[in-house]
Amino acid sequence: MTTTNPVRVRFAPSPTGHLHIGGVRTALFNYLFARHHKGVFILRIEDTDTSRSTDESIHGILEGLKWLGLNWDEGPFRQTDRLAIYRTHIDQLLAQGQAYHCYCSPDELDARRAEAMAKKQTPKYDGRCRDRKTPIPGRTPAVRLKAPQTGQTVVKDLIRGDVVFENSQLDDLILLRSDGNPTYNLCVVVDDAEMKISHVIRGDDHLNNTPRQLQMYEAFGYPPPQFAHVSMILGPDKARLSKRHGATSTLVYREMGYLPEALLNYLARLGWSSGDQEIFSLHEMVEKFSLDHVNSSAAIFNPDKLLWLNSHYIKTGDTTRLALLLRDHYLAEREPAARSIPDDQMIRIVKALQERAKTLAEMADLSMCYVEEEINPEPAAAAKYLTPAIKPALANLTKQLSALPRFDEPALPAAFEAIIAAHQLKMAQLAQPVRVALTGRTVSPGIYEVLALLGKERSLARLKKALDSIGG
RNA sequence: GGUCCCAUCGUCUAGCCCGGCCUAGGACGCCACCCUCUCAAGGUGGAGACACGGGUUCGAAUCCCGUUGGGACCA
Repeated sequence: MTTTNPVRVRFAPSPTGHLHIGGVRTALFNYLFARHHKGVFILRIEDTDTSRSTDESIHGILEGLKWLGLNWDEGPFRQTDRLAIYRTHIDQLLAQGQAYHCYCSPDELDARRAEAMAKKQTPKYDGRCRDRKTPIPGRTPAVRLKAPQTGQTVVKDLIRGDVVFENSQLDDLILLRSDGNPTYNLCVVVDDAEMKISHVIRGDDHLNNTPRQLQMYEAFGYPPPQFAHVSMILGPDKARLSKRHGATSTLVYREMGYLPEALLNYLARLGWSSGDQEIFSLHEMVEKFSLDHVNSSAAIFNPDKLLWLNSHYIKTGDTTRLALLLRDHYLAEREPAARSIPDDQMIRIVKALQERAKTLAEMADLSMCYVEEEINPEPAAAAKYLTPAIKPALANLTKQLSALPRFDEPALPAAFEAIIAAHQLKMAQLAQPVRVALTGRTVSPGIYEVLALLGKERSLARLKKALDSIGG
């Protein structure tokens, strides 16, 4: 890249809903580009659509970005704080004769567009107010850009190459609605120019707006930024990712027990690559990120791969950090008393479970039997394994275990070996009943690990309770 | 409907710009086997793609054209 100007990029979400997965990827690419080039990452809230924008959404966006660690350097700016600036710019164009009042109502325009489409013509504004000299009484006009009608406008896109638009196909864009609100396109151009944005990295859905925006830069006399349009994220049905495809809200992924680094890693690899590498720390992404390797085709969101990445980060994550997250967020929500579990016990639980749980929410489920004082075995598991046939061996084992001076992992196998030898059992025939007695389930970490985790007292209590339940 | 974008295993992708090293590589998922006290994890192996049709060329996944399919935008 031969840019001599400092790199300044922005993420500019509309606060009309939660922070969407697709939005996060756009934010991430901007963030990575900024950090890679030692530039500035700006957050701007595009809230001019006051009927749909909410403060709740803004909070959600900020919280989501913070959770992911996508820290911004300037902002958040809000477009509703900048209305006067847009007004000034519109007035400037009006004064220069590069914009004009249009008295057509939205209804009329809709009707004409429908008619054009029915007649298979380009549904383009017909320019009937373009040279109007006098106002129409009783009507509040909108303001339109007087765009060039001949020639071409070329978007030099960093991802897609040159995209050529015939000016004759582009109509005169509305800058100010008749209700007094500036339009998206106007605000974006004014803000990007005023904020000295060097690279606009945004969704593919804005590619068609870009030539019109370029015309506005021209009209204002601003140098345009460089553009990079990233393709959309699609659902499994290849339609644009939306709520009906399941979770699309970033914060919901946090609730489901995903780690920020997993989500970031997944989203980075969706559309961007660096050879065959799959696992990237945020630091590595910053180091290696380049728009050159951003794919131009749309990508389908694949929850399985995200889940795999999450399990990878759980397996390899720092156990102390995971332990505190697990206890204070996911466990505390289920069982408030969990807050008082000592750190070192939490760390042991994490170590036992981190190769088995793909999310922290799942880990919370799996850890409940080590958190609660007493458990009730699943009926099916108890029926299958806590049988009269195994009772003698189980009773014998309990006796042996209770006699153990030490109750740590190295001390336990000898007791098991003695019992299976004495009762002519296979290890599985003894371990499974013990597992059910201790955890209530047929699935758990290694049996010695479980015993050590529960400690002597709770282990023996659960074994005795199981023994009693068998009867006879 | 117009305009614009896109097209390699089911999915994410490498390769494409600068044709031959591609009998197309990796990852997720799937299947099998190994390991094993259960479940995972881990290990080994397997099935699986250049949308189609023309061209250019000694040679095309790679360049060109068309078709088909998908997507986006049009206060």
